[in-house]
Amino acid sequence: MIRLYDTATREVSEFKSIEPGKVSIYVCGATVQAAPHIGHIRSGVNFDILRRWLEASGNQVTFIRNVTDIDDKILHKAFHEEMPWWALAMKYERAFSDAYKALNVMAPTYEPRATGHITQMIELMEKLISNGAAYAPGNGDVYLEVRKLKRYLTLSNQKLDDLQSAGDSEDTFKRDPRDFALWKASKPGEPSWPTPWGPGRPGWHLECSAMASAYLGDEFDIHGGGLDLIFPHHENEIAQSEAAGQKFARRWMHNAWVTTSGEKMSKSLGNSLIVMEVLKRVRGIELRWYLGSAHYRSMLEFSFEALDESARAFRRIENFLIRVREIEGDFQGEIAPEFKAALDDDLAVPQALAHISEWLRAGNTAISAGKSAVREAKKIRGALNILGCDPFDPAFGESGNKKLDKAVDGLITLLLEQREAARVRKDFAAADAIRDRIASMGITVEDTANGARWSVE
RNA sequence: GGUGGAGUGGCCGAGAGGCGAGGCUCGGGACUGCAAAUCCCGCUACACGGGUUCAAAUCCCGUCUCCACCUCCA
Repeated sequence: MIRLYDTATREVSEFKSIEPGKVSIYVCGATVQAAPHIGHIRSGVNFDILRRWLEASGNQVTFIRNVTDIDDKILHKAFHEEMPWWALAMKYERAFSDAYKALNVMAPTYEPRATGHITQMIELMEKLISNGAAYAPGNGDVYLEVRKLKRYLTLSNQKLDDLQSAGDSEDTFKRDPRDFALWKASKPGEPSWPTPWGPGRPGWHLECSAMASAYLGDEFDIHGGGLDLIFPHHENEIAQSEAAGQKFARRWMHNAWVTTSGEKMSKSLGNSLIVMEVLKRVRGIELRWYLGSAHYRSMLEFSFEALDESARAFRRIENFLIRVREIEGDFQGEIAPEFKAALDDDLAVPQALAHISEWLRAGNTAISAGKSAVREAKKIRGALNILGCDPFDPAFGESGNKKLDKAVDGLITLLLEQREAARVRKDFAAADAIRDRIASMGITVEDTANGARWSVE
């Protein structure tokens, strides 16, 4: 039995999908207006682990992650970067795709773009206007009238009257300052689509309601996103979709942030925590291991020291799996009961990591004693597979240049043979000189019971 | 003002009444020609003040500090 937290009830509860054996998930993806930083990709990793676990538990998962490719910020940035808004959106959509791929985040079942679903948005607005939930004041905007809602702000547990007033000056067409825009009339020079209320473009929020119902229907199992989306984005999605007569999401899951010095990451930090920059320091699999290692609902306090430490810890595990494969040949992963118990409990990855440490120690001890470590290796590989960090996963494929790999292996083996010959004749100065030269190339040599082995740092 | 979250050893990071999660660092040891890798031992923490209880990091009352959201946010 899988138990998961639900933001709406603020409790962990048994997860039962609408249709047994099938799970439908909608995760709010990127607004493609800048390159992804590690906070964005943490969200991707967290929900990827959820998806992998649900699939490993026997479910067929339909996973939707949208791309919001039209909004105020995109238009703003496009102006400053001096390119068409659609070129800017594409540029950063690619940046996100590259980051997801580098971290082995599975491609969504469908990845709809907001601009591809204008028709569905217009239909949704027509429904909301005809049933009185929304209004078009005549200037080309369309607003949802929040005072008329049966239910509002239940996810963030706020009262409408307690909200600080937005204080924007363009309230003139709103019946209530807290009404939010479903659709915005386009200003001169802005992109627009024709509607019954005049040319305009989507407001933020509407696209997710339209796309969720287009791909998952009136009701689906899990809606996910970052904590900061709870209000207003998810509240407004609920408002729109429920006002249109849909049941919408059964369960809400939100990942916590990556913080630096205790504070939420912001763009003012500069470029240093852009995913592709961090990947100059550690490999994709190592960054993923780090971002996935804290519980998804806990803040992850980022530091380069912690990242390096985490990467070293991962290499230790990876090294164990490689050694077992060298000794015993290829093997498959398997899900250990302890790992299942941990993941079933609201994706308790930290507990799972504690088990991995135990298996690792037992496995290394077995190797030292000349016994088989394949039992431990299978459990570890099975766990890493769910965490998306299986070092043998082709997604993290090596150079791809097999000829070069073979040549390098041959050369180093030759050097190691010469070193071994020197050691046999007790010429340790010569042996160490060879090891030092190899080390200066970034290659570590280990002497094992089965002879020397080498690895690239 | 409203809503939500956090404070755990040198560091990271779980747990949510009952025998010290786990990792890293550091110190000691085993192994080794020396290393590396690996293993073993050690380092007894829960913001503060009260209270409940046989037993509190965990529950209750109070206090302090920090963070986030309140129409840009993963």
